[in-house]
Amino acid sequence: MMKTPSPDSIELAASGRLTCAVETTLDVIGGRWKVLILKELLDDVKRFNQLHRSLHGITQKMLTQQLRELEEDGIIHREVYLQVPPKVEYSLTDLGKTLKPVLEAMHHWGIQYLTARDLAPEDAANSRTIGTIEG
Amino acid sequence: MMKTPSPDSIELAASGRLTCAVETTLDVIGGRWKVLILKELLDDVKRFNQLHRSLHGITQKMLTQQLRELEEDGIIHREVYLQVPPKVEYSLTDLGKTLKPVLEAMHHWGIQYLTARDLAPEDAANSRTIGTIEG
DNA sequence: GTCAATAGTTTCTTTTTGGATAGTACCTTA
DNA sequence: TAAGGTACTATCCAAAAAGAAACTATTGAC
Repeated sequence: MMKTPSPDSIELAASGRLTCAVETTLDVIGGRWKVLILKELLDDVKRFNQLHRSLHGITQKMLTQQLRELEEDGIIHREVYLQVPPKVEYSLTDLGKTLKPVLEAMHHWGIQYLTARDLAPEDAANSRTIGTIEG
Repeated sequence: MMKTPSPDSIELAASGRLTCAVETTLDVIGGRWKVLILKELLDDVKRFNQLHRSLHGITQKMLTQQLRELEEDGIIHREVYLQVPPKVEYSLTDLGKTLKPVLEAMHHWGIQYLTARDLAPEDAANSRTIGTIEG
């Protein structure tokens, strides 16, 4: 397994050697829901149903599943309050907070991309899956 | 559809308003193969079979499919040489090159993450899907 | 006794994705 | 004449992911 993560080993990665840590990141935050969940938690702690209401279209099963995976990966913290009705709070861990620059970079590029595509309407018209984004 | 991408609208995104451009990015570079293809093309132009040989385990169908999607999204350029045997070269477009900071951020975080997890071996042991990364 | 609220779990079905395999087209080399 | 290289395309099938809907547990309020 990979070790020796020298500070700016991106050059090595670019040269084709070194395993691809980018995939690791994609593994952790990839998929349809995780970045949206992370976005919700960037500012503050949220409860299960708060998240459920914010993320339009997600099922309880999916939400639970994605939250569990993020928890397993050490990105979020799950705080259970033993009371009735139940109360569970989700928040970012310190590790989770380190994702902010990544999300920012992705957000920035996304905007750049949409802008670039908007300048070329004939291409933007038949772009594939942008429909899933919606405002 | 979203317009008015004010320069650092990440704060707005963090506040929960504004559509999520992060998803757009994930839409374009997400999935199992795209970042690996992009990594291959970061340095130089590559031919179909070069890519096929570099990306262990990918089928021709998948490679073709992913390349077409990246092309549709304006990330890569496909240059066909009318000669026999056929020759097709793939390279990053200018837009594609702007992905570099994103890939770097993701690469950097991936390393950070792996390091953090390695410091906690009991967690690293049962991490879910890191197996797909391999060197 | 039953309703509501919260945070899930379970089951079943559908959709998406991925892979194996074979075929196409063209020319060159043996 | 047959094989080989290149860059695909087409078809079928299996597996994985996602979604819909119903069910569970708990307890205080009515």
